[in-house]
Amino acid sequence: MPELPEVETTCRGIAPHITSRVIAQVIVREPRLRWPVPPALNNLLVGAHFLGVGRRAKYLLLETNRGTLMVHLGMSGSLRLMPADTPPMFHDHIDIVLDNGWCLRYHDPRRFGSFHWLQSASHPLLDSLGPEPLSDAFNGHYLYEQSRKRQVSIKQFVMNGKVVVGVGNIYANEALFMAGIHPARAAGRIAAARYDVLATTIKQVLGDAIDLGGTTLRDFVGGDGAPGYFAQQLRVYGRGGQPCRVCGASLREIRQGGRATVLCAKCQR
DNA sequence: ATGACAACCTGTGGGC
DNA sequence: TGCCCACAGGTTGTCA
Repeated sequence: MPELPEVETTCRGIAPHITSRVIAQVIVREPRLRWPVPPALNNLLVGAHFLGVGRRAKYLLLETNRGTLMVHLGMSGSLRLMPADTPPMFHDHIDIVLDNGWCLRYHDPRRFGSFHWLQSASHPLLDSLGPEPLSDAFNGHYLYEQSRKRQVSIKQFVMNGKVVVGVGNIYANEALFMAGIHPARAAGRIAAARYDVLATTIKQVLGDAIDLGGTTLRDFVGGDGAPGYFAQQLRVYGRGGQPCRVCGASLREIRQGGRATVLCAKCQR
């Protein structure tokens, strides 16, 4: 479930602990992730040192003096710091062992995540991505312009990484509820002023979640091992059949593109 | 260009 | 108690 706030939380959690550290060893117990882990990872990384940690969309960018290790957490991945001699658990696929006896351990039961090695700043997976939702480039005007003539539903539109990155299912549901927009409405048939509201609620829901340390759902754990605590304040996600926190009406659950959508038919038009 | 949908994978939980 | 199956999730790739 790592959505953007969880990735950002991981980014911030591990950065102070790995920056300037030298990589002593890379242990790949299971290379079969979303894409195969680069076989040369150990040779590429051993002896390099970390310069810092960045993020683009839901990709973590672990920068070293030799290149960048790009990591996606998929849906069940986590990257945690722990003593390197901690016995590996089931699904602990990769260790990046540091020179101080600690390691970054990648755990991912569903193996939807991925590791990539970047020699330069660009990568095919990054090339066609839309703007960061928390940047100034992402605003109501941008959404309005991008959505003209688009028949796709507004929910699927904002979840499209070519439109804007980092808006996953949970936060799309929340932001649309907060904006009072019906998730099934065609993107091309929403007025500019409503897009101003939507851009604001997307920034708000993501920003709040980052501030709170990420949503805790099932197996997510932050970089320091401290769980987030955002789930308890979700307005609609996972609350189908329960009363709307605003008007009390029963929340409706539908499916869009195979994904669960929860909405209040009274508050969202 | 756009949109629909299958595919990747495993743990969980509901129903029987 | 245990089996079966739907479902969850992000992203890419393929097809219409």
